[in-house]
Amino acid sequence: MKLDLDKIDVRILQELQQDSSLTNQDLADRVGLSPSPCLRRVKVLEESGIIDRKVTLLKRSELGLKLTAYIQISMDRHTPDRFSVFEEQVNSFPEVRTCNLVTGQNCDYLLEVVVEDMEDYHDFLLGQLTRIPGVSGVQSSFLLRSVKENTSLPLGHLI
Amino acid sequence: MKLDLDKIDVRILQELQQDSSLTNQDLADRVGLSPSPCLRRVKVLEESGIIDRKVTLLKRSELGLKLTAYIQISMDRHTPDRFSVFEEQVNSFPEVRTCNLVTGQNCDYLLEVVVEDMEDYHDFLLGQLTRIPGVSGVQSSFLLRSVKENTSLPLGHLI
DNA sequence: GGTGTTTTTGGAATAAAATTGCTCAAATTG
DNA sequence: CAATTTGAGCAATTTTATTCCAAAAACACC
Repeated sequence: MKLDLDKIDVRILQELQQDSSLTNQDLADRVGLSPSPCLRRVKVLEESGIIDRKVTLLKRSELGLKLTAYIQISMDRHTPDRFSVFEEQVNSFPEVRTCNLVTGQNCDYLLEVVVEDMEDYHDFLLGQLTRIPGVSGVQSSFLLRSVKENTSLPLGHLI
Repeated sequence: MKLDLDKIDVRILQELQQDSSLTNQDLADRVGLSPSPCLRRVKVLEESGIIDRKVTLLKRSELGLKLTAYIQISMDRHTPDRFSVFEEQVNSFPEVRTCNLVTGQNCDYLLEVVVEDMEDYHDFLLGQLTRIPGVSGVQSSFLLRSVKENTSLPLGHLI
């Protein structure tokens, strides 16, 4: 479903990307509409499939999750079976926030993993991740400081 | 502010992480409470600082954003000035969704960048990113397939 | 340039949901 | 075992979302 979005639609999407808890009233004010046409546009956007879902983001520091790791994983063989087993396992681990299959000579998968501390990470790595058949190379980087943490997608190209 | 969360609190957080558009009524049903104590707990959680913010996630495919790149960046010198200039620039680029300073011998920053296509990526890389003073090494990987895209944090350690 | 048509908006009325206050029950503590 | 604290449920109030209809704006065609 291809929508043609005007400036107001894009502004609505930008506002909602930043804060989904806005009331329709507030959203309408920000984009310069009255509540009823604003709500109508939001509904159209939701039904069009552009909007995926709304989520609540928690603060890891408040939850005692002090270690975030970025892991590059290489597989020994690039067979469908290797991949599907790995992906099924990864999906079952709550510590894994994201897992992406990527191009590149160095690795096959990029993972973001969140745990309490280095001990937990050690346990996760040796007890879970490297146990999955086919995992041949693992290289970890650890988050020192988050510079930009943005869930928004760029929309400038639409206008 | 250190909260001690019980099972119900954790279940509330888990539900809200998945879907922040739940009505209080629905949320109450899912965690086995009546609406008013449920709402009261949500308010306490919001005021405690555990909840960061609520956002709307959009579908990149529907927006014509067909290329996601993961970039490893190395800096020539590790001086505060180099870092602050780089981070300021990166924050101003809408294409950059995340930027994290990490440990590791290979690189200093990990970035996730979303653009329309390879041509835009080329323009971004040569026109914006590598123009920043101090950027000495850039290595790109491109998303082939997203295996797990989860904004939820693990909460299992709380109970 | 005017006129009819379509689309979009704004405002009021209605419905739904959140929010608050109160009472009761259960658990905890002295 | 009684007193206190904590949480649950119910009902009333307020806020917010939703719907409907008339008016305005944009558009196309003559």
